[in-house]
Parts: sequence; C-alpha cells; structure tokens
Amino acid sequence: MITDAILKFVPFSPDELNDILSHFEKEYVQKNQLLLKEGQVCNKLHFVEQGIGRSYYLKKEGKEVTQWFFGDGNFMSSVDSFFQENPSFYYMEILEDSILYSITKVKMDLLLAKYHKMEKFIRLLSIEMFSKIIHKLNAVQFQTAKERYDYMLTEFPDISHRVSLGYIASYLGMTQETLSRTRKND
Amino acid sequence: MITDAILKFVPFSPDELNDILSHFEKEYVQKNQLLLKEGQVCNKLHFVEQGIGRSYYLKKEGKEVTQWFFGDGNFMSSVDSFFQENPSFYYMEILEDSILYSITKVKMDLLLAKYHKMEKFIRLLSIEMFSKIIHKLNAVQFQTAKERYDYMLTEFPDISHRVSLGYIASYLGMTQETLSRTRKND
DNA sequence: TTTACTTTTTGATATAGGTCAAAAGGAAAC
DNA sequence: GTTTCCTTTTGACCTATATCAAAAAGTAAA
Repeated sequence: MITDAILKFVPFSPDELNDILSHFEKEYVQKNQLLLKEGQVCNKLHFVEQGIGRSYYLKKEGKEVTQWFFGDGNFMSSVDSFFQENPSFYYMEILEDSILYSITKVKMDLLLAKYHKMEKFIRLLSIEMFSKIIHKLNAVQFQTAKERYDYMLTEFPDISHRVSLGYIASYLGMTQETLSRTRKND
Repeated sequence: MITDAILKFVPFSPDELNDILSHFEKEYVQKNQLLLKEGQVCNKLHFVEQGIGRSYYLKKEGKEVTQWFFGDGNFMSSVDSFFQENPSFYYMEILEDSILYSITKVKMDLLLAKYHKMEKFIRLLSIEMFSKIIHKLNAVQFQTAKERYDYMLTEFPDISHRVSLGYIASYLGMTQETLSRTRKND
C-alpha cells in the first residue's frame, strides 16, 4: 500500500523503490499513544498502513483542537517541523491500534540527496497536502456548521464514524454540542 | 531581490542561477489587472519584485473572498493549479502597479527536470507556503476578530495599510463593518 | 470647488453558534 | 447484572458577529 502511495506521484524503478522502502521501518503503535509532543522537533515521517492518527494543539485554556486526521493510506507528520526542523506546534497521536511505516529525517535527507526523483516525490506530496489544507480553510472560514460537517464527510468519509465527536467538532472549529445538534438535523 | 528569494532556500552556483533567471520574464503589470480567472489552469508562477497581488474567489452570492496577499519579495501563483494543472479555484489580481518576474509552467518543468536542486527549491518553497497557510488557518478558525486582525498585522505588516478594508476583512473571514469596529477599539 | 463615486464608519437589530449544566446513552470493569 | 466512567444529547440562556441601512469621510474627475 505504501508502494502505491509513492508510485502514485513518481514512477520509481523497482530497484529504486526497494531501496527507498528499505529506509522505512514498520511500527505497530497502540491506541492513544503519542508520536510527538508540542515543542519537540518532529524527526519522523509516518505512513499509515492501517489505523488512524491525528494532530492537535492545546489552546491557552487547555482545550484540544484537532488539526488534521490521518487515515489509512496517508502520510502523517508535523510537516513543517519535520522538514524545517522547527519545534512542532502540534501533538501527534494515534487513535486506533495502527500499523505505520516510518522514516527518520536523517534517512529521508539521504534519499532526497540520492534521488532527484525523491525530491520530486516530496514536492508533489507537499503540494497535495497544501491543496487539502486550503480546501479545509475555505470550508472552515466561510461555511455554516452544516456545511463544515459535509466537508468533513467528503474529506474523511471513512474516519467520520471512527473517531469521537469532540475530536471532529474541534477539527471543524465548532463545539461538540453544536456538532451534535447539526448532525441530528441531518 | 528574486536572487535572494531563491538563494534563501538553495545555494545555486552563479551559473545555475543565471540559467534559472533566464527562464523568467520581467513584467510590468498595472493595478487592477487580472493574472488569472477562476476555472483557468494557472500556467505561470510570478515573483513580486515590487507591488501587491491577491488571490480571491467568489462565494455563491457573488461576494469576493480574499484568499491570500502577495507582497514584495514573494512568489505568487494559484499553487495547486500551477503544479497539478487543475482549473484554478481562484482569481489572481494585481492591486498596485507592480513589477513581476514570471516563469511559465513549461519552463519550470524544464528546470525541475534539469536541476535536482531546483526540485529541492520548489519543495522547500511549497513547505514554507504550507506553514503559512496553517498559521492562517489557526488564526482564522479559533480566534476573535481582534486576534485575527493582529495576526494580519504580523503576517503582512507592510500590506495592511496598502489595501482596502474590505479585502482584508474577507481575508480574515469577517465583514468590513466588524473589521472597522475592531480596528477602532485598537 | 463642485460633483460624483468609492470606501469607511456608525447605528440598530437579528442570529448562529457558544456556554454552562444536567440528563441520557454506551462501553468497559468488577 | 451492577457500578463506574466516558461520550453524546438536550435544554436554557448569552454573546460575538452578521445584516441592513444610512451617514460621513476620502478621492478623483469635471
């Protein structure tokens, strides 16, 4: 599955692909485990082979705000922390027992330097994430609670029923109560 | 100035840099001119040597919503349209008489294929934009009108006084009236 | 310097969604 | 099958911001 996720962007040869995959490590991570805390520099990029993760941050009052969900078949990381080596603004958490393929920053840098095509792959991946974030921004900034929930259903069709209401509500920028009421009236 | 903006990310040699710059074209664009309409595929990436641009879209009711401002020293494009060759969701407009350096998609692809470091440059540029968008998202999603305006002042210190109130208000996801009142009470 | 046009401010009122509190429903633990 | 704990729903009330409308200020054109 990670193979498809990579080849979708760039046609690596079988040899190249094997080399790349050999830099990833398979990890079994349990529910509720933190991959990263706020303030740490994120030194791994993960691929969610199976499971769900999320990134979130804490508001001053201590409330958690979900920033993104990462379902099966997606790369998961605190992207700007990973690539720019800044302290992460986010926590990264696994929400279901999951299988990940993870690569360290050091190994990623080796691959980026070794393969021109690897740079291209990461460029295209970054641009795809960029698109998705913009899509969310437009949904969240100008739409009603109902429309925001509809956006959620299309962006994360599978995830919407696997994570708790509170996480989704904060992802969409509304309270749990509002989401509950919104859902009820269809 | 475009030189600095490129070297900031990747240390190209003088020869490489000259080659790259030779693919850009200097353009003088007048106030209120559109660089791109919604639905078109964006086939240019611009660098704002001097001036201001913005991207915006129309809501169903026809209201303009500013999506981003591009001030001096920044690259300007409907990024996902340019790189993924999708129809753009946005209009791109110049707000002041401006000087741009522009490169076509075809030429950009040549450079990306020719130089490994060019891929790296665009990757880093993409990630930087990604970071900025996330920053906006956090500001817009959970902050009060006052806090959003403060975010604007830090993200675009120079621009805040050069563009009309209505553009800024829609950028921040509030009405013009609210922004006017917010500004007044400091 | 008057006229016309655009942008910003001010005022009055309406509303979506927030807040606080408690009840109901589910899932796991004993 | 209770008990405990956590999540979701419901209810009553409140507030920030939207909306609608008009006045004021600013800018450009004649």
